[in-house]
Amino acid sequence: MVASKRAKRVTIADVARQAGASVATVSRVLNGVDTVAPGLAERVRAAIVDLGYRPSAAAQGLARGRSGTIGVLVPDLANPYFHDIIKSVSAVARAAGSRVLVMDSNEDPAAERELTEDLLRYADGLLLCSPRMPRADLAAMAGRGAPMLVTNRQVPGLALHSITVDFFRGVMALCGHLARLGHRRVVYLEGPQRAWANDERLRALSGAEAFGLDVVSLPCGSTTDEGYAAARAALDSGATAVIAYNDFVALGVLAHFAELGVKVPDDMSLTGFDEIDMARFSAPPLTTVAVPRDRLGQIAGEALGRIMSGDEDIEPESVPVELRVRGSTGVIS
Amino acid sequence: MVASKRAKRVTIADVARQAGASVATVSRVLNGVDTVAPGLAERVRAAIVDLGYRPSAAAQGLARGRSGTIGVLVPDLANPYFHDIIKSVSAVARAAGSRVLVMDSNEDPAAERELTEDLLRYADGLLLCSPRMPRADLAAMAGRGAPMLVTNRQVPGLALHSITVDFFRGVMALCGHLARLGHRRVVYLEGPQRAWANDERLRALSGAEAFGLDVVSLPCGSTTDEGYAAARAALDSGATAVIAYNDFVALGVLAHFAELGVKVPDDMSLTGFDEIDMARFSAPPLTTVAVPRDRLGQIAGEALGRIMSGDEDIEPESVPVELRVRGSTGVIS
DNA sequence: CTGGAGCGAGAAACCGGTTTCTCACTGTTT
DNA sequence: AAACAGTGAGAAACCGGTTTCTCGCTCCAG
Repeated sequence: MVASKRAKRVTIADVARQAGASVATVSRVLNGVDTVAPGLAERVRAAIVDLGYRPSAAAQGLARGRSGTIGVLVPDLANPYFHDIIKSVSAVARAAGSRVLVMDSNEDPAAERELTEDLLRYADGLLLCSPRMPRADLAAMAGRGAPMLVTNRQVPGLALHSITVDFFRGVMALCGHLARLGHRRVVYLEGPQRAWANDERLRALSGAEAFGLDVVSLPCGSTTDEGYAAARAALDSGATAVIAYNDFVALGVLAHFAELGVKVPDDMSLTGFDEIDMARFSAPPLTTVAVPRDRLGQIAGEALGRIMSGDEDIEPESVPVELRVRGSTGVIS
Repeated sequence: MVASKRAKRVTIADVARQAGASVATVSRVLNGVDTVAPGLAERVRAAIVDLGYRPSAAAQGLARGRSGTIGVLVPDLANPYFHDIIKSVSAVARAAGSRVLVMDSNEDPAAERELTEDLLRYADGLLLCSPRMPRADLAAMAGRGAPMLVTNRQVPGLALHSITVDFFRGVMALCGHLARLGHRRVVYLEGPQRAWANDERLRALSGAEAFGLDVVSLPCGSTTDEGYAAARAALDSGATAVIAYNDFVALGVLAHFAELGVKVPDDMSLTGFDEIDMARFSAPPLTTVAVPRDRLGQIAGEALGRIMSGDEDIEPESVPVELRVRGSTGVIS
């Protein structure tokens, strides 16, 4: 034939016709209902293969009342922090016969709300990772009654399921570590303004005087570039140790320090947070706080699964972190 | 009320009833058809807001015959190589009123095929990024007749739309650069076995003798860990320069070299590939090849859009790369 | 031999939208 | 004043599945 005709979709009716069965029977075979005679089932299967039939996701979704999709919204896909979470959630979802629809809000709180609304139309359940949207928006979303779980954000007085990381303790551990090394004055390089993770770090640091630490905060960000840019100011602060918002920032600081001839940890101690892969490979390797991201993802995925099956009794969980002491921190010289 | 009854979904019929209109009219208002009297339209809009109505994605997808979703399959979400691609494609898709369904095959060719089949049921179009699946599988997928675009893989004799990166020229540029610096013997740390990107690098390197270079290859991988592990073998190869599969591998090598007291570039030159952010911040910064990933994503997104609207005449494109000379390469001492 | 239980499989209702078809009503033309 | 084109809006068909309902048939007990 000259022009292959615009291949019309193969439907369940086509399969039924070819197999000499009804659509109901084809549906039964497809869904593993065992009340179909072996011979008929075989004919149906043959027809399916023969025609290359694949059920329409939309039609199935409509008929079944659920799409088999769970949505995951992250502020930044480029942040490895979320990769392990996405991978774990995907694994859990896959085991439950669902797939994961990942979206990226680009750190934009407005887009975040919009995407959340959109995802709610597509997905059976929703996982909001580290949402930056204002409390009111979050409240509105939670009020929609859809199965939804939030990670790394707690909103007092709002009934939403959440799984968080114990950033507070992580920062405390860092403070204790630095205090033990004899540091007295430290500088904190702040993360994104709207991030709960940043709020928690600040909250913990506000109690650092208990360790005999004097903490000053500088605005910074969450990327290597921003760390690099903030390094000089950190140096000028007169502190003997830098607590970076995360490992990326720390690596940026480290790079700039190297250029400036500042020796780590002899001249200045430096800590990160999250324990990304690269943290082990810098010179010196970073003292940081390990966040069990895959565990977080797994817990979140399972909790969301329970929420979707109607279990309202999910208790908020806070996963523990672990201090990793490496070469970037030392006694003051 | 004591128990809020399991909130049934608000449907278009509910809106119609409340507004005193027909479902057809509600649909018209929703889709901006302007043949509705202003007063009626206003009542409908009020009812929509009042009831908090959101159209079901499944029903819309079924009725419209398309889901408004495009699928993107990547081998590894944790690889920043794909972030910019995903972001660009998302942007293009969003501008066209679609959303992006991202999936991760975990570098598993079998899962890749399975996920591709699955995505085809959900999405209007499909972008396969750097697929590792065997030629036969790829042929089968292409044969399904769905709008589909492949990046970073060319399969001779197979009719599939593809956008590739000119790895070949990139490697040539590296070879020329190293040759000019006086290197004669270089070692290549190979990437993943099934990756076309690796094949292309090998193909380019097989012509490196034209530059007077003697190239030996060692199996390695694509991660920092694997680079770290391969560093010693690279050292023992007797080469004066290491061409790493990508920047991650190079950073791993660099870290191990630092531990071993091998000076870069004095004792050994080192190159990466891709230009990830971190490449600028290592000590010394990496000589690498910049791949315009966002551009690749943009081109891919637009091409896929054209394919989806029935344009069969997409010519394969190869985006150019650019050599970035930094401190990790130098003349042999 | 007959009434009823059990079971396989088709007909049809249904999921929630979009879109075509049809019609009542308006205003214009001769 | 009658015929007609134009327009707004409802009824109904349709998208492609799942699931309930129903029915005919077989098998077994009474």
